[in-house]
Amino acid sequence: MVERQRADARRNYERILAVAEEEVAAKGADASLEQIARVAGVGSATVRRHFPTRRALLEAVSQQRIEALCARARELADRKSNNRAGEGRKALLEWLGEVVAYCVTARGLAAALSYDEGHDPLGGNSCAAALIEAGEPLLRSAAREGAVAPRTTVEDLITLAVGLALATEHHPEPTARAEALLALTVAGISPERG
Amino acid sequence: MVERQRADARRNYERILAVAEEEVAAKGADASLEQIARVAGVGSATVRRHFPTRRALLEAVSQQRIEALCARARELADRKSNNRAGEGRKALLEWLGEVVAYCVTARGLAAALSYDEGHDPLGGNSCAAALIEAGEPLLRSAAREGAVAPRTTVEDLITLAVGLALATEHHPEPTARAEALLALTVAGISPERG
DNA sequence: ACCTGAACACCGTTCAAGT
DNA sequence: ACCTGAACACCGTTCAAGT
Repeated sequence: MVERQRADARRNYERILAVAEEEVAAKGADASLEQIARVAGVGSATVRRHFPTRRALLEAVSQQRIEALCARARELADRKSNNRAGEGRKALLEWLGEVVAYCVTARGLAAALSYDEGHDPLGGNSCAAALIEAGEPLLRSAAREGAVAPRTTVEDLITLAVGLALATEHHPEPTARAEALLALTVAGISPERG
Repeated sequence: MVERQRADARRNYERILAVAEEEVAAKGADASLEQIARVAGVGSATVRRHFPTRRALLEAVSQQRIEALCARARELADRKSNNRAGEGRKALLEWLGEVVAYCVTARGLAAALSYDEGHDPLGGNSCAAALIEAGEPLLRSAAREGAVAPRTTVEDLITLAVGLALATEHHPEPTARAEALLALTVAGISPERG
């Protein structure tokens, strides 16, 4: 769908995306689209053509990080070759920690990963979909060890990560706060004692 | 601080608050302050005098629900008179469930309870402070039973509740989703097996 | 096919002028 | 002491006119 694009359109797309990355990094998910257009030297209507919704822009801006997290998931899934007990759990939790850290650090990412009520038949957004797919093997390994409840989904984990990022956004030390809360969530506020 | 107020100022305050409740219920935390002023029949500058920040308005709008949750906490804390084992845990979790349900249902409440980076010496906002104080006895009872980790704070629980509400805001069935995720959080994603 | 520029309706902030 | 009205700078959306 990027094929056969006119050179100037392509150029504009790249420029807008580059500016958007800076603006979102500076101002967060609410960065001004108008400002982005201004700095990129295009009309706001042009921004809108390339990115019809704010969310589309945020997803594009976040794409590299999401790909990095997907790659990391695959890496961790492969690495557990030695099959020691508890290795699957460890890998899953390490990945989840990185997802949370990214969501807290990379402004706009949590918003891009938030559930989108768009009428997408699968009920998810394409952006989170890749991450969910990449995390699946990690979750399954951990579940096979009995380390996570059988009905847990990767989407649950992502939603929790997004929630932690959003809730700690205005704290003085968001990363530390989010990590502490993740630890609490992993261990359970009050797990059944068997 | 509400004493010796001129009658018209008092009337305006009440009107603005009443309108704000409707608008926030309809549009959420991002409701238009201008629109609220219009419906209330006052200038936007008047709204600003009574509620200097959006947050102040959201806190005022949420006050009744917060008081209800505080009352509920006291009620649950008193009720566990029969001191049966696990009673403290049960009370805490029931309350936490209600906090989450309120945050999901009552638009603007999650925003009002979010951490405020204002230079408030205690590091919290006055709105959440009441809720934290009210929840303290419940948490302590549960902790005394060994049902929650000793270093857990009520603020942790509130922040988690806010996070769940924010993360599920755009889901088709926010309440069900938030409840499911709360259950997962209470049980733990992957508790240590002792 | 793609872009621009302008018009539109909206927003929150600020302040001088009123009573 | 409190309010109003207006001015300001900003926002996102839309569309007719350009190349």
